[in-house]
Amino acid sequence: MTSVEKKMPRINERLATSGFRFTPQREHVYNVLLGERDHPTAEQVFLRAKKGMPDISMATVYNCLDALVKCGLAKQVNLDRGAMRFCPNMHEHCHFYCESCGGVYDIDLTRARPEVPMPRGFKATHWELSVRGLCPGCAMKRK
Amino acid sequence: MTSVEKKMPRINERLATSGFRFTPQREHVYNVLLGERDHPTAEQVFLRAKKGMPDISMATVYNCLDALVKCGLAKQVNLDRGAMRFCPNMHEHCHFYCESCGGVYDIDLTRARPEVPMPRGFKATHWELSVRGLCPGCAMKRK
DNA sequence: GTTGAGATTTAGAATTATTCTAAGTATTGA
DNA sequence: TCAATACTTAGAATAATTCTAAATCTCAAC
Repeated sequence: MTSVEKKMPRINERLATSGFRFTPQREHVYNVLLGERDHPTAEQVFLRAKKGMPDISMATVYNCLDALVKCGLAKQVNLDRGAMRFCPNMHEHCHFYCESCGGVYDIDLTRARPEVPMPRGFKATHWELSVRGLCPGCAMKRK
Repeated sequence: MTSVEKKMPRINERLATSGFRFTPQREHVYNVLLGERDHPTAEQVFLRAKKGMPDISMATVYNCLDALVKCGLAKQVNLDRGAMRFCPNMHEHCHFYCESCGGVYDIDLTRARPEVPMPRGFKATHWELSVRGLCPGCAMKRK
């Protein structure tokens, strides 16, 4: 069993349980997401995906990302005005957006779950916390 | 002094301190925002603004909203994939997004400020919490 | 009050991000 | 094997926002 096959059952089954097929394109797009965890846009995923699969199309990248999000293997992240970004980290975490370089970083939420009392009648299903500021690199330069 | 003039010093000075001029269009767009606090998109603001100022253009609405955001009189809110929304509530609060009707509601953050320890080197300047789920109206219907 | 510099408004063009469409291809189950 | 359906592809269409250039306005200096 190769290293690729070892992790495949996860994506394979995940897709199947949401009614999606497991295709080479979806596998490839997922690997691209896992490969560089910098919260790329669909455009960036497309450019990276073309390296290993030159004939893949933009429409397919959107389709694959959509399938990955719907079956719980990736999250959509939108922090700035620009394009949607994608994140394969499904652990509980929040995002740090650097206002200087535009970079997005995962911040672990080990304990601190934001506890906000909801007004009467609201049924909250999930929370999303984002933090803005300067990343270590940019904070250093500003000093 | 009319009721309009009474609140004007605020927007007037706010614009000025950020280097913007106080114009009839900016005043009008601000009043549109204050008039219906449902987090409208630029498009919706445009449609509402045209009622009292038929010749205002979309470009001006974008310009006004941008000025209001930059001088601290409004916030940009982006929760769904669609267009940016605008919010004139500058008190500390978070947003509730109803996944059924798409409505956005302000939720007061009286005490609960999300406390998240930042990793070494990150300089956080501000936080943004959003909650998703069902608003009272939609939760009722689902029962 | 003129005048000139710079800000603002306007309509429309351009750009960007995303979704849709239609045709071809692949996969699945009967 | 065959039909139904899912998937991929290129390109068109749409939606949201930004840009451009010309006209207008405002302010301050003269």
